[in-house]
Amino acid sequence: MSELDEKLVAALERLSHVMRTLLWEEAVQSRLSPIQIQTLIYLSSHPEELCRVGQLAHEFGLTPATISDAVDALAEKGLLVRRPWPEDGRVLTLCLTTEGQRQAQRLSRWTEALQEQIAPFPLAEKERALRFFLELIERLYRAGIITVARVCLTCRFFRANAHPNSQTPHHCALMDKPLAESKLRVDCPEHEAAHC
Amino acid sequence: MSELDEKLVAALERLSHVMRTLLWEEAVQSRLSPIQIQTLIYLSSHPEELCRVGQLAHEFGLTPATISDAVDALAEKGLLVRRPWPEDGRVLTLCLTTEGQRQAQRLSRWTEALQEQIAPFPLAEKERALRFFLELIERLYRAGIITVARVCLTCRFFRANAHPNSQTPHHCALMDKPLAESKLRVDCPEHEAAHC
DNA sequence: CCCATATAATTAGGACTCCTAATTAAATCT
DNA sequence: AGATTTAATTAGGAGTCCTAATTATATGGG
Repeated sequence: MSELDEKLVAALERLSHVMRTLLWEEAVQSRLSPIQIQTLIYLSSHPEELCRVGQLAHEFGLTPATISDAVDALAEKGLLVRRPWPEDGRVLTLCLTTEGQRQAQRLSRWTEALQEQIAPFPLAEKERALRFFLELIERLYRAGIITVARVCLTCRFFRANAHPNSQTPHHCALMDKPLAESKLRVDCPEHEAAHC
Repeated sequence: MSELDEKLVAALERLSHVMRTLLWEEAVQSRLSPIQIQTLIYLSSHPEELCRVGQLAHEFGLTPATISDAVDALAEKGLLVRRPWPEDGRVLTLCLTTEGQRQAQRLSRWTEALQEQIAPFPLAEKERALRFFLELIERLYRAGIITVARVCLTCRFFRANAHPNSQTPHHCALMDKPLAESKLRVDCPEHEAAHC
């Protein structure tokens, strides 16, 4: 437990606070709650079978009750509809309406201010930082602190360093394509957990 | 606005979520609210003149009303007292009681699980990551997205690269001491903003 | 086939978060 | 001295997030 580790944690705390603030500002502007915003964005970027109250709760680390509330609010605003799922009568999938998709599109830019400050860093530094983040997320996942990873490093289709000494050293067995360090995913929709 | 930037933001979002979760877990265990926990920790690590409702609000990006509520709760639990400030009759400083200090000590470990996962990284990688974080915080501060920085890079006492090619290239004019890259601070109590 | 159990989602009720607006009191400006 | 600014609190309201209870569907064993 070095001083350096403490500083890294403190820095992450700061950045975490920045994100909360940005999300809150977006919430005020758009007259949606933070959780409603995140729900819309999630729904617009995941396949229908993953768009369910229970799944959202699992992803966000909240209870189904909390998500159900937010979904209610979004349904009342006409941004999504609940649709029965043929394969299981207990399940309702959450589908964005056209207006919901339009909003989600706009909302997905809530991190823009942060992204603008990240953009000017040199490419090599950003790649190293991303690698650090991905490895950290992997560790947190394996330690059980995160329940959903969806990063390449924990995916059963991932082959680390399959093409050594190349610009694209890694490989995704699902897409059957070599991957550059900077192409490693943070939230892959096709991710399937390696059962290790 | 590259894909890489988006991934970095997404990764930060993930990590931000981890912090919220850890804080929430600590809150449940300790029967204090997240904001109460952060208040206690802040009070235990800052000088009395910075321990005021308005200052806390500024640091945390909340309204004084919100902080006042949390302070009320902490005062009722006997963890702090409000003390009149001789130099300004409107001001009340917030002082931890003995029990408050004891609790703050314990609570300051709420990030331990994250720190444990950071610890095993190679030193050089951690130093690079810290540098990246500090520069990002600096940029966010200069862009007005963060209102309080307290990192060396934005301090009027900081002399970047004053001792080139040394193990301790930077210099703090307040302590009058050379600083290694890994000694750069994230939340220095003596920090004074450079007026640039 | 049917009953017990498990799972998906919702509802109800409560503590806490966080805001805006209004109030009280002290400091500062003119 | 009177007007304005600043520090803090209070009151009231929308939203977060929980636990516990409820409804409905799926699944597995006798």
